[in-house]
Amino acid sequence: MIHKMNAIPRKERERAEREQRLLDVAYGLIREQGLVALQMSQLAQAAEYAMGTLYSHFSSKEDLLLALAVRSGELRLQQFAKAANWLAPTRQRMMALAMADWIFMNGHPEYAQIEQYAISEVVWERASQARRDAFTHSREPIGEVIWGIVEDARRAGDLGADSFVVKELPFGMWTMLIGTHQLSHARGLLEHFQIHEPYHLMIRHLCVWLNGLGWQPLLDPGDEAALDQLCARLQAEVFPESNE
Amino acid sequence: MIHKMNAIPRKERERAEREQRLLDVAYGLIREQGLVALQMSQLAQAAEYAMGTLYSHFSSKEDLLLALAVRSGELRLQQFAKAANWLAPTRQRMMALAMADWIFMNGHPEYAQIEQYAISEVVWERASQARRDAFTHSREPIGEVIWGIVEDARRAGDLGADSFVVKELPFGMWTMLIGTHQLSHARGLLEHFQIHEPYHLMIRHLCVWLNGLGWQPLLDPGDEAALDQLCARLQAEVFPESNE
DNA sequence: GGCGAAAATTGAACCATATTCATAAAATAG
DNA sequence: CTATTTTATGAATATGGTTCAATTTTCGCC
Repeated sequence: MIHKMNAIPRKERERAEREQRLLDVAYGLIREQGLVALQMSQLAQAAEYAMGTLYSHFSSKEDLLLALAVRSGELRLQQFAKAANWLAPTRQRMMALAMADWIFMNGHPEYAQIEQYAISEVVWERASQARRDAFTHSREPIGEVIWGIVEDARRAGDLGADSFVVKELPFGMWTMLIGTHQLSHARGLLEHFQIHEPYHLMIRHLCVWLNGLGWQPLLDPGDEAALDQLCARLQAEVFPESNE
Repeated sequence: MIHKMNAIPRKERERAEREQRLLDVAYGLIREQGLVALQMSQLAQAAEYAMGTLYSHFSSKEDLLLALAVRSGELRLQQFAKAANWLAPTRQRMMALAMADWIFMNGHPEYAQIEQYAISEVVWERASQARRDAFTHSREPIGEVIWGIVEDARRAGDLGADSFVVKELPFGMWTMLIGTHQLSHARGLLEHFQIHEPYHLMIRHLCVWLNGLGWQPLLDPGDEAALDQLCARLQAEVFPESNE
């Protein structure tokens, strides 16, 4: 007879596991039929739970979507950490972050879509406060990873210490990534403006931004060959499992 | 008896006017009660038309939202044009564009929200093809305005001609603006990361990006006093009617 | 000015789906 | 083993977008 030394958390743990299972199933449905087609009743059926059980986990459909966005962030963190922990000059690690984003979103376009939708005001405000907090919280480690690179860069002398406080610096990159995701989702829009490879272009603009920060070694964003080569090397070294 | 030389377009014109009126009313409702609370039946009642009439203009609620986003773009164009036509060095005109965006979104936060929501895949794909085309089309003049500045800058020697083709160059700025809007809408998120004035910070990062492009005259993004002064001057000269 | 066909308008009915909650089942404590 | 609390169920409800048969208006024609 096992002592019930952690009897209280067991229930909790099982509940958390079930929540993850529900999210798995939800993600599967979205992957198969698209975000637009996701229905709570269908999810309940697919997961073999009753509606009420679903709603004991998620206060609303929007709450569930934000929960998926939290998970998206957690998964992405793994890729980001690879980039950050890579033994390479700080600037290349920054580039690797952008590549990580690109690769992750390439492999899981549904997550990109969910994340973007989830932080639209309509969804954000309909989710529970707890879930919003969880989302915000889930972004913290991503912040840590990036702030760490910035600090390394300053220590190494790759980056001057004057222009931005550490937490304000990644904002420029963040907006570029988010903006690129969003624009990519409006089918046909970018194509009309002769932009056919938004992520590739984003990488080049990120280069411009890094140059603007004076982040050494500077790189010519017009030299596409060199950039492509760097990207290819990055991908091979840091994300060997992804084969674009 | 007036000749019916333009008898055919009259109907069409009246119909277009009614559509604009409907959008006016819809915008008013959103302004009063928020985007989340917008209901088609309420809109019909407020505009004093029947549901069917509404649906003869808009194929769905999403179609209507995208129509509002089109209008948002048209309104913003006016501000953008002011910035572009301003007699000032090209780099300052670029800054003025960003200021225009900021000021417009400050004065009409609902439009910012609608635009962002409208190009999320969920809304975009539920709108009619015609409306999506209208949206894409409505962005064309904004493109023209910006491309014009880029060309001026190259002619004036403020900007090298090597790194980007004209249509790819504004992408970096576009993603920053869009990304800033989106992040701003997730109430509490940026604050948690110690970012309290996203638009102000965006301006600074835009400065970094412009520096990275080598767009003369370079400006130190760390010199907030100088930047604030420039912004204030811009606002006074280009957008005198806005009093922040 | 009146007539019939075509076009436009109406709004109550319809329908899809998110959410709830009275009931039943299961777990736990005594 | 029984009583009590907790958890799960899914049919019923509520909400709000969409449709379409019936009605009204417009328009060309004599």
